Amino acid sequence: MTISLPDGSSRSLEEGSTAFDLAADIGPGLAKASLLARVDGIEVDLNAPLVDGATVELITEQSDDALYTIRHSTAHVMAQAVQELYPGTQLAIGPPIDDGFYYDFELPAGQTLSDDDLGAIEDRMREIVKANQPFERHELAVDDALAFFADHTFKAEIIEQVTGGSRDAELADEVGSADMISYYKNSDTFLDMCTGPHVPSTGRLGHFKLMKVAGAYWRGDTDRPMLQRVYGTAWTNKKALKAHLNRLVEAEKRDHRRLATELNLVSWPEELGPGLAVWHPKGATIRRLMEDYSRERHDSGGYDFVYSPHIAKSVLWETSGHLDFYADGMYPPMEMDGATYYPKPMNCPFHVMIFRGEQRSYRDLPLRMFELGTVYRYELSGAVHGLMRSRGFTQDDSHIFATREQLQDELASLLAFVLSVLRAFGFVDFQAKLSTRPLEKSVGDDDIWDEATEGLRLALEAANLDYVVDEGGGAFYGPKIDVDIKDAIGRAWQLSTIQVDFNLPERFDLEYVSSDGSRQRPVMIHRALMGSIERFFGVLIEHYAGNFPAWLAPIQTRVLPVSADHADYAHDVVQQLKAAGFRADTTEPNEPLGKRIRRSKIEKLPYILVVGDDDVAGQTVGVNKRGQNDPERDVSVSAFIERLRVEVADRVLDLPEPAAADAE
RNA sequence: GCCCGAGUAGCUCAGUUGGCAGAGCAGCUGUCUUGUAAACAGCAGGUCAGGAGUUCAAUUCUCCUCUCGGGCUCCA
Repeated sequence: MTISLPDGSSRSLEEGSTAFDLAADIGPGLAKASLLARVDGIEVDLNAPLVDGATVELITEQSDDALYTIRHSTAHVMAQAVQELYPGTQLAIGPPIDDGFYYDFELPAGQTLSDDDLGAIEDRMREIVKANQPFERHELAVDDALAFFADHTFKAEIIEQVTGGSRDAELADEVGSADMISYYKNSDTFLDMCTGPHVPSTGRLGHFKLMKVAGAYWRGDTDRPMLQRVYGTAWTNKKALKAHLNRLVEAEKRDHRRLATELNLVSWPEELGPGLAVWHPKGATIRRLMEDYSRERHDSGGYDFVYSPHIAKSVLWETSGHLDFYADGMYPPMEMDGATYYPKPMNCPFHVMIFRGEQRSYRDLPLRMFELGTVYRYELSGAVHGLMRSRGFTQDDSHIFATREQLQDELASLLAFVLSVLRAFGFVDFQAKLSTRPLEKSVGDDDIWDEATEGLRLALEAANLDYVVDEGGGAFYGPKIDVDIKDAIGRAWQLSTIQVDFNLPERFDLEYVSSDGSRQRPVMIHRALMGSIERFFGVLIEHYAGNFPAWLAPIQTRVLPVSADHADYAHDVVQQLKAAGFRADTTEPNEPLGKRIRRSKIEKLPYILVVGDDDVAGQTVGVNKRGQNDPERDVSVSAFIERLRVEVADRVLDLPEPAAADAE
């Protein structure tokens, strides 16, 4: 039979040959290095028989394409180790994920795992790897499979679900085709239902580490059993594993909760309750600068600034539909003066009230309202996380009311505006998601959904943004774009969202008078840019690793006199800096200079200026820029002020190099 | 909310097989007057998260509550 290769060449092989035979035919080195094959675009085991005419690509152990399979196979090895150490363990699912893999187990007699157990599991895994057990694929008809897996409660449920028509992607990954059930066996005692493919044998694995134990509900359903989930990471080689572990260490160092404490920005007094923070002067300064910048941009961007109260009567939330659809996320009601009030979980109904407050003409549209609106949401207590997820947070919220004709242009300029503001904070790497009309019930006719969705798509194209389409992922009231940013160490954060809404204008019966005198219904667009000021601040801390650029730094420069003789001059320089509009301070020279330098460096100040005899004589300063070890001496005060002025005006970033990811 | 883990000085952390609670940094007071990442001495700082139980004795063991962390779910 004849097999084609990706480079266009072809090879003749004997009938019944496998991808491994093909690799061996090409060369022994390739045969040794190959882990799996992609046959006509589908990944299969190396020992799967090939058919005549197929195009076969061999995937070797150093290829990133092998990662998914390596992780999947490693998950099997972990399951085997856990079953051997805890006989009677039921296996649920064990997929590969972004950085590694996990497997969900139900241990016998309600046993649970803790991190202390990971070492023993990992040791057992290494023994299995050392034993180099082959992964053997077997297939069964559905009925046979049901009988075969009758004692495997979770596996049997999966078989029933995938053969009962209720397939979804995750389940399909786990068992694949619904007419045949496959399983893999790699010893007399271990097998697991799985579509594969897998690496040829356990000996091909090894660059892994078990990370943590967690609880996870079966099928993510809080009403189903709580399983023990073990997370691990696995890579193609030792260096990649080490690089990943280094990234985690780097991320730990950047943790905004740690830096917020060290830099005295924000704290979470226990007395306030979960997810509630107070902002200290330095954190508040940064926040004010962020907000001021946002206001400036919205002002020049054609937005009208509005304010709204923190609570409103229940009728507002009944009309908006929040009490029907969002009650779980709302704070409990307050009874006052015979009425029921709720803290606001969103700002939109207030902005709708402002729109409805007067008769609107098409000449008023698009009408863009902007508010830094603080909302309260009853997040699960286990879900709050520093500034990233809190129970009270401030949205940089905007609602745009537009005519249907204006919708597409407005969406394009909105997205451009959002990206422009994000870029000012130093984010350059974006990933967008376009969510389209859900299959279930939704409001609005087909035409308007198509127009809005197309408008969002065109906006993404015009912005030249990478995006994925989440078919059916939109809200019932309209399609949306979510924008993820990637921070300095490659983590993704969802920040901005642009959502078209056909529902609220309907519910509140909004209208404007059109040029022909008829009454028309406007379209509403919800837009959050930073999303939540608190979360954005948290992301910035981690993105900058605490090194806020000069335009945001709470103290931009500190002037240190070498000795008491220079204290007056230091004060003089501080006054000059302040007069030029900068945030500067000085310290009394009652400690050695080295110590004062050290303290200031720990505070991650952008500039430390040292002044001594030479500087007093020459009206100069010694400039120590953050991240640089050698001071620049004899810089004139005016030159430094000009330099800082430019750096602030241009919002120069000054990001430190993340610790080299693959450092040995 | 649920599963697992944790809570010791303002911060970072030791420690107690149940027997007077420890360090470094930060703070305060002195001395030192300093040219680039930690001067010296002293002082002060704690209901060992809170409550209950076991015990001659609990920071340590048990239970409950609160808070935090890792997840699940949801989302900004």
